[in-house]
Amino acid sequence: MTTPIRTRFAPSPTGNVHIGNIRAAIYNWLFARHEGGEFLLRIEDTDLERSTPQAVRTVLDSMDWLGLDHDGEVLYQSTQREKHLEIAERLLSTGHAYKQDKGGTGKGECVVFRMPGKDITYHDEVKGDLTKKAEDLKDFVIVRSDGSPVFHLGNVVDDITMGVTHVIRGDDHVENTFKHIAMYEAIGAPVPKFAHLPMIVNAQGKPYSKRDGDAYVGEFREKGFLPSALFNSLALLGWSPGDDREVMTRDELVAAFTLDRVRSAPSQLDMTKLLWMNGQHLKALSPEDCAAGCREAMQRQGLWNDAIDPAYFRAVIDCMGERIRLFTDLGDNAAFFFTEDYPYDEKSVRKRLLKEGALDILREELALLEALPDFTAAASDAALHAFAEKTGRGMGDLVHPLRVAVSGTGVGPGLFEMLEVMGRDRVLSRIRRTLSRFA
RNA sequence: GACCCCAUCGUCUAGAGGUCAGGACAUCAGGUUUUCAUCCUGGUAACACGGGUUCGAUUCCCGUUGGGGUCGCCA
Repeated sequence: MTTPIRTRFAPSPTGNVHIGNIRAAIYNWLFARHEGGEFLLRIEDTDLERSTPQAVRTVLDSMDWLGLDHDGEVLYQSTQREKHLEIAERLLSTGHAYKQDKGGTGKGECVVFRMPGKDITYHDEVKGDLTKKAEDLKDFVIVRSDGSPVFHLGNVVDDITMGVTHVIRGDDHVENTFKHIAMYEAIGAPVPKFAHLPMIVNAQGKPYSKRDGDAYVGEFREKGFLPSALFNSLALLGWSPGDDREVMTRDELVAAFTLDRVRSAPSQLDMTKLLWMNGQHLKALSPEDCAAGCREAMQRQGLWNDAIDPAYFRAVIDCMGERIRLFTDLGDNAAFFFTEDYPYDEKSVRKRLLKEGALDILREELALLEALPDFTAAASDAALHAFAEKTGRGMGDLVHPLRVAVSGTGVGPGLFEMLEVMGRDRVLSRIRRTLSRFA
C-alpha cells in the first residue's frame, strides 16, 4: 500500500485572501482530490497582531464559498508552539543548530539553524531540477531571542506533524525550499515533494498590489461572480487540461488535474474573459439559483425590497435570460423592473422619444395596449405589427419609443416579452407618465 | 549587486525536431434580431533577439535583452 497523498493550504490570516493565494489552495485541493488523497488546512496565526478571529473567518468563508472543503480538523499554528521549540531543542542537541547573539539590537541569544555546508538539489514538480550551491546557503534563525519560533521552523515542523506529502505553494517560496529541505534532513523526517506555482500578475505584468483592486476573493463575490466560474478561471490560470476544454465543472477539473501540466510562467487574470466564463457557468445554473443569486446581489446593492413579488421576480429573471452575466447585472441594468423611480437615459430619450412624431406614436400605442384583450407578448406583438402595416411605418419607429417609455433605456430584453412580464397596469401608467413628462 | 526563475497572437493557452503554429477571450467584417445580449460565418493577430547542434528548429544547448523572485530575530 502506497502512502496516501496529503496536501495542505497554510494561509496566514491577514484579513483578505488574495487570488494568487486561493489559486494555490485550489491546486492543492484539485491535486488531493484527483489523487484520492487528503487536503488539510492549517492557519498560520502566529502573528497575533494581524491574526484576528475576523481575519480567520475571512479565510474560512472564502474557502467555503469556493467549495474548498478540507479534511480533518483545522490546525492552528499557534497551538503548536511547544512542539516547535521541542524540535529546536533537538536540533540544538544534535548540533544542527546553535545559539548566538546576532547583535544589532542587542536582544540576546537566538537559535540559528546550521546549513549542512553542501549543495542542495531537489526536483520541483513544476520547475524541474533546482540546485543551490552551499556557498549560497546561509544559516538562519529558527527561534527568536524572545523565544518565539520563526516561520521556517513552524512551517516545516507542522508539515511533518500533519504528514504532508506534497507542498504546493507560491513561487516566492523556492528559495525557502532549500532551507526547509535541510531542516527535514536534520530532523530526520521524509522530505515531501514540492511544487512551486508562478505568480498571478496585474495588467502591467507586475505583482498585484492593493492599488489594483479585483485581487481579493471577497471582491469577486461582491461583484456577483459565481464561485464555480472563479474556480474554473483560476484553475486555468497556469494550468490546462491539454485539450481545448475551458469551461469545466469541478468534477471535470478534478479528473483532469495533474501537476506536470502546470506552467512555470506567470500569468494575468483577464477580467473580460472571467466575465465571459461567468456567463458560461450562469447558463448552467437553474433559474431558482440564478434568482437567488440576483436577489442577494440586489440586497447588497440596496435595490431589494420585500414588496417584490417572487413570481414577478422569477419572470424578470427568465425574461432577462442570457443578458445576465453577473448577479449584479440585474440591479445594474434592469432595476427599472422593480421601481417606478427609474432614470431616463438622456441619449435614448433624445434619439427615440424626442424624435419627430415619436410621442404621437406613443399615444397611439397607449390606446392600442389599453384595448388589448389579453396582455400577452403575442398580442402586443400582433397589435403593433398591424399598426405598422396600417401606417406604413417600420417596427423600429414603434418599438423604440415604447421601450424607452417603459424602461427608461434603449437596451434590454425583447420588448413584447418585457411588456408581458411588467403587466398592463405598470406599462400603461409608465406610458402615461412618460407622455406627460416629455409632451 | 549576488543567487534563482521565466519568455508562443493584446490576454489565457496547445505544442515536448518536420504543424498552413491549434483553441479560447478580446477585436474587426458580415448574417440573424425591434435595441442590447445571445447565436452563426469569416478575418486580423504570436514563436523576444543572436549564435550554435541538426538534413531540418517554436521545440535541444549557449549567450543577449526583457520581466520576475529571494537575499529579516516577516510570513
